[in-house]
Amino acid sequence: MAELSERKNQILASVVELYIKTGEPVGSKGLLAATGMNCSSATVRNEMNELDQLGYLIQPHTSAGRIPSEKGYRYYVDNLMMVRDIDEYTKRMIDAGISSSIGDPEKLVNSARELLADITKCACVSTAPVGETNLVRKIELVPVGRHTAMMVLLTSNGILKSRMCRVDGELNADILEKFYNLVKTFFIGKPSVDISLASVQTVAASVEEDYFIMLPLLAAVSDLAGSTGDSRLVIGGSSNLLALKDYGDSIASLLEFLSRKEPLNDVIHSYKGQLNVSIGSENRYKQLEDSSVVISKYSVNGDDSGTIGVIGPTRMDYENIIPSVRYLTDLVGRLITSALEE
Amino acid sequence: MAELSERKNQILASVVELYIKTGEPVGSKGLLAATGMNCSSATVRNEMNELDQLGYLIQPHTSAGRIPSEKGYRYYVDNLMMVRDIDEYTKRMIDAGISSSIGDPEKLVNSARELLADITKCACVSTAPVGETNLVRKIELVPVGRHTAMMVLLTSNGILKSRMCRVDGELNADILEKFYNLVKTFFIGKPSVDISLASVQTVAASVEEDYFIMLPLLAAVSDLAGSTGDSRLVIGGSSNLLALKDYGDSIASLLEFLSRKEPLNDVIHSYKGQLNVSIGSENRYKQLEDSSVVISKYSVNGDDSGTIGVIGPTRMDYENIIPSVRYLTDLVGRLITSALEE
DNA sequence: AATTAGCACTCGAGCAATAAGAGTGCTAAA
DNA sequence: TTTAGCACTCTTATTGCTCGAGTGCTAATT
Repeated sequence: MAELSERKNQILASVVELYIKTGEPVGSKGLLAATGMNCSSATVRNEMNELDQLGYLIQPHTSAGRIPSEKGYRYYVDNLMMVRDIDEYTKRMIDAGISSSIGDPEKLVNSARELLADITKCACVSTAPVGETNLVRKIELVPVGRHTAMMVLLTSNGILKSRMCRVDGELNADILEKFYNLVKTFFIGKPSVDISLASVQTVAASVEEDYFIMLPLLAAVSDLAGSTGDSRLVIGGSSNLLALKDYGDSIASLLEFLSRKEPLNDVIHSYKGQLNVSIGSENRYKQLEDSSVVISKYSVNGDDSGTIGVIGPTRMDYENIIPSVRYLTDLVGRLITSALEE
Repeated sequence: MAELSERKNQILASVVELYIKTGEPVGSKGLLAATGMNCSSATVRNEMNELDQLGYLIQPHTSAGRIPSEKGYRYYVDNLMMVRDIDEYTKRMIDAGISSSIGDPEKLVNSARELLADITKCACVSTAPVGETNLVRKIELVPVGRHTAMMVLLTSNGILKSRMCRVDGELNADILEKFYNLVKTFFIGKPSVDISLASVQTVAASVEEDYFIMLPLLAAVSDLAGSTGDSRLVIGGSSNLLALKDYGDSIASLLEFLSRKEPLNDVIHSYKGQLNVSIGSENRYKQLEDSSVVISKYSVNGDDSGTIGVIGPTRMDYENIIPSVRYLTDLVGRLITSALEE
């Protein structure tokens, strides 16, 4: 990224900030009025013209002011933005809002996400904690009727999944005991990702009698184990985006996109690093071409465990949103770690 | 409701149906072309004029056709609409879509709701099964660390709730045993609604030593018991509404409304009867004044247990949506009943 | 060489005038 | 009671117009 002159930096930063604030294209005179720069509007115009040709600014039409291009936002985020700590007021809001959910990881992440949506006025996503090293800690089978039972599976990092299952034969104590023996031998302490439908069938094959009663139970185990891996993605605050005039008609396709889990999951997992800002068409999905995504991971016990992120217009308030996301993921990670500690 | 002449009935029905189909105000000539009625456009105009004065039709402006008023929709739904069985194709879609979720009540309701949203192209709500007679069946406390444990509460009709809790002292076998004794004595078999924070404190008072360890555990019990009562309302398909041109700018406030649980919960519970259609300003909430709500309850073992509903524009396709909702709630009720049966 | 003042130019937003078209209500005849 | 005919109303789309914001260029100034 070529360096720009000091004055160009200042002008670009001002254009970005003014445009983020007002939503109106920024003209030379308006910029001058807002910044009190020590030069004339003509000079600003000349500089803007060059920034234009370098691709940092765009003019929507000849007689309008400038708005930042994606390259402009990128340069701003990487080089110009004040890297500052979170705003004290926002910090207090977060601390207060999150306090009631301490203790339960999933609740904590949910409050954090809702809070972030309120603060940023954007849509926010979160995933509940998962770990690569996610071991099956306990499996319970609670009979509900003669043929049905509620199965509960708990993993080492506190994920709990449950479902009903139904068998054809009778669920008596004998069956239950056999089931618990299998569970103890084959599942407890194993990584939940290893419990696939195929591996479960191998286990079922070792059962001689009661094969047809055991099979649905074991299938349920693999279902639950599998679903502890899926990252339980939740999105909230989508309706915040409706209040913005940045999106025109494209808002419909954006919201439709955000309501589907698979692509969103893909978006979230396509970033490396701790905190990632993805601007406009840097996002792989067409539906996000007018949006920016700020994603950050939180770590439990030092391992990356889940994600919290903001999705909003490219014209989002990076300067405040980025520190908020950073602070929040940090806090969530620490709180979950301490909630789970021995 | 005053009876109308046969011809007025026919004209009103045609206006409603054409308007539902096209979204355009219906004029006398267009109506004639679409229905092949055996009279002239002038006659239709006269009739329409009277329907207008009776309040069944509205003209958006002088030189447009007519659209149904709320009273018109109401009369249509109550008296004119073909009461027919569900469309065979829709029925197949439902049967196929729902089959994979049989066995687990909560999954079942969720698939049903998603399915309904796809079919109706509207927003859909559902509540997971609850019963008035919801007894606590089992409480499990699984230690996770020295100070933390996962608590699981299961009710008689298959609702499972869980949360983490953290205590200040050490969670040893002794404490666990004491806890299970309390649970057995005071909670198992009791209606979950009776377990309030206040009642739990009475229980805690009976503990002499370990009071401060037991209190947070008991508080967690009341929290879980309380949350089995809240009906776990979920809304889906909101983004379907964006594709409709019925809502203008009001779409933003509608979607914001739909994203909040409390008022939606209120809406759902404000209806009596089995199946209820609420048109436009018949809804108590201002945000729903341009919408209709079709709500139906499903019954498990003969008791009303949960709700599935459709929220869409007043110009929704009542004739198909109502039978779909009826069929779906019926099916869901039957499937859950059989999944839970002894 | 950089900056600035001045000015002509461009383009979109907003507004009024106009034309076209759809649909009505009324009147008088069948 | 129904219908044909017609004048009338109102919306929508189009056009032409002005206004103003903002630019880019040129020439003068520092």
